[in-house]
Amino acid sequence: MSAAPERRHELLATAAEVFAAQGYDATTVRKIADAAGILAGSLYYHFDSKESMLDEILSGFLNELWGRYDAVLAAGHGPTETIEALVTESFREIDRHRAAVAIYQKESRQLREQPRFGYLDDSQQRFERAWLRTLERGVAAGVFRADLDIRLTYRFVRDTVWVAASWYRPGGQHSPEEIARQYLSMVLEGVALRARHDPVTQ
Amino acid sequence: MSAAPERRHELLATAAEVFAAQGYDATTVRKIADAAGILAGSLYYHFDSKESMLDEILSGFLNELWGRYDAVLAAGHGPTETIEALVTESFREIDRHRAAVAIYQKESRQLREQPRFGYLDDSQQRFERAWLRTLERGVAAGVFRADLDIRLTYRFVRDTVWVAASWYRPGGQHSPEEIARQYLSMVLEGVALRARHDPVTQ
Amino acid sequence: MSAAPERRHELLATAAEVFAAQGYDATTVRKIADAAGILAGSLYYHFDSKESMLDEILSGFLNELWGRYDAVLAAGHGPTETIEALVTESFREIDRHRAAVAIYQKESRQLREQPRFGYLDDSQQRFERAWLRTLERGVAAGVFRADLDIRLTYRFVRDTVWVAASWYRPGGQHSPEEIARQYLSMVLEGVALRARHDPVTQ
Amino acid sequence: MSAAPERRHELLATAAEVFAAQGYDATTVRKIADAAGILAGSLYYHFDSKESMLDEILSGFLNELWGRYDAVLAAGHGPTETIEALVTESFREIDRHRAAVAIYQKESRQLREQPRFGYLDDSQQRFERAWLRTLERGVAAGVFRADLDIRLTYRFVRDTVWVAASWYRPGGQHSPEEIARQYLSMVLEGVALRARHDPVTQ
DNA sequence: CATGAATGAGAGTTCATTCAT
DNA sequence: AATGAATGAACTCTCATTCAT
Repeated sequence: MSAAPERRHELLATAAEVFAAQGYDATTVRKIADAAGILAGSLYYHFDSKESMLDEILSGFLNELWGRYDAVLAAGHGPTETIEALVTESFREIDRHRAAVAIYQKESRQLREQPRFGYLDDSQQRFERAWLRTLERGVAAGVFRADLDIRLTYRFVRDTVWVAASWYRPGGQHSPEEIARQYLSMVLEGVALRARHDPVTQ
Repeated sequence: MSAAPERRHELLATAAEVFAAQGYDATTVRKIADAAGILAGSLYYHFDSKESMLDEILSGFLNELWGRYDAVLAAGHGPTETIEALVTESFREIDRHRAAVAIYQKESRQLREQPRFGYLDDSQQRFERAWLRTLERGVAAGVFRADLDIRLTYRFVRDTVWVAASWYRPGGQHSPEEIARQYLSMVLEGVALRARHDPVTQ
Repeated sequence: MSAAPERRHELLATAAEVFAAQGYDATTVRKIADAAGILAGSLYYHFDSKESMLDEILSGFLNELWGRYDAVLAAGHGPTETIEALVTESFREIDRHRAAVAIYQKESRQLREQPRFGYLDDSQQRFERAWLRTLERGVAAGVFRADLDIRLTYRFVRDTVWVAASWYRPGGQHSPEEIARQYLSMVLEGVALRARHDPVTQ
Repeated sequence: MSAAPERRHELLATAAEVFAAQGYDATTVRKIADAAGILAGSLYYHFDSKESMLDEILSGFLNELWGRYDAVLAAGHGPTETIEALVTESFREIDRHRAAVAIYQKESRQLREQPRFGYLDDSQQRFERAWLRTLERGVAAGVFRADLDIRLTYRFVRDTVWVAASWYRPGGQHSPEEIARQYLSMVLEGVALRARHDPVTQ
């Protein structure tokens, strides 16, 4: 039932690609098997079920992501640097595991309700706490605006980053770091020209 | 096949609610019928198929949306006002047809590929052209930043607005206009404090 | 439930047309209703069921047919004249009730097995007896060949006549009597030229 | 989708039997599966659809039939011998594939209208041309009567042969060759005793 | 007489999953 | 490791029929 871990990995990558392209429900195990060049039944030598493939893809992605996030959060940066680092790590993760991120984006709301995928909720809540705390620190430190509803701000930043997974294509003209830089610039400083606000400082 | 338009409307609203909550694929016609208090087969007196319900929901939403957008675009506003109006209309539409917007957000990428839903593509392209043109006018007029990749900016604003449909609940603490105002403020002016704009505090 | 007999008749004629064109199973009551310009449910004011329409069509046809056949059989003709009269009446019936005959041809084998349509079997057996007796009389009288299996001959003649309902179109270039004449000529005298049978002309 | 050809063959034979006995429309895939001793869904491992089973049955039958017909037509026989050979091959085919022939007889008129079954039309037309040409040759050669409408004659012979599939049971008291012989005798020489036509030759 | 809306049974089909080989 | 064949539950959809209006 387990077998060589490399084969699992290949099959999982294939499955993730198909899930991301067609949606989890619309993906039949036969499509995955076709893409892998084997028959549908043969997948069950490697995995318990279609759902367990999804599980492995998502938990693998979240484990890796939290490894990076935890490093950032433990580094003791100031709020702006923390946010910059979190956003940059997020875009890097999108670059590395685009399929998994796209699946997460699309399916997590439904999945969350099943006990098996309860960890999606946990992750979501840790994520929210980390962001809210960082934003609050930024407001307290006078580097973020105080006039905004902080939950709205959180959602704004969160969505803004992750939705990118739905259109991002690795190997495109912008590196993840470059995209992160521009996104951060928009998020932090806005799209409007600042010049007119303070011509003197320019 | 057509029948009294009121009943259709009720059933369509019910279907939209279920589609939005569970996803189109995961929604069985039985669930829709249960939610409407009739039997699954009875839906087929009113509609040709599950797909045609989806079609009617999405095209109805887009038609209404474009009615508003066209009015805004024809009004001859400057770029900032145009963007403010478009964003505000978008949040109003989310308020009025949350379910339809959520379905659109979640399913349109897959649907687009079917000929029947080709209008989703058309709409998407009109949308993109309208935004890009407005952003370019703003850059030319010196009210928007010129240092950003304009397509990135477009995606940023577009996603930022529509993803809200996934968490927005009508009748919540913020009116659509209030949410639009805060989103616009974040998008245009950024999340960072403009402290440096105030020469005194520097 | 009964109502004006003329309306029944119209509807029955419409139903027969559709049954003949599409087959009984493939005909939905909705198609019949469409052809009659009313809604499907409305047919049930006139008839108990789809099956009872079929029943009325077939029994009406057989009653009329047997009225003619009985007259022929009671007339005391010789075997050749009897066969000529039966075949001619058959083609006349095809001319008058083409749809009913076509339905009978196509559906009676299956229908026969249901108790409700047991009369199809009875009719079939009376038919067979009448034909076999006439053929036997002809053999005995020395006007029909004695070297043929009489049941094969019966089937040959029977099929030969009734299958015509599947291609016959009333108002075509041949009258039913003309078609009967030619069929009889083929059946009785054969397709081969008799010339060679006459040693003198050889 | 294709699988071991033997299993397909068995299942196809089973399906043909049921189609012939109950009619295509009245045959449910569950009935076929029951007859084959498997579950309905399992049929879809071997075939795409109920319709594709029908298709395979009919096209298989026509392919085989035309193999024989073409051999006959290419042999350069005279008209009488050609007709004798065609009729004999037809009865042999009825003997070999009774179910397929019965299905063809009953369903082809409706099926013909669907593009997928257009080959039924093609076959029908080739068949008609071959027969008409042979009959014309016979008339020209003075072996067939010239006083008959040749299309009527064609239909007469055609129907006469194929309808036999509806009552023929393989393994009965007459071999296909014997049935062919008697049919040919009736068709060519008629049912009436020739004696009276030419008393001198007796 | 006819409509409009619904019922409920059953149709063809799909699909995750199992298992002997 | 993989195949080939099957299972069984669920799905979308159809249709004869009912009935209040």
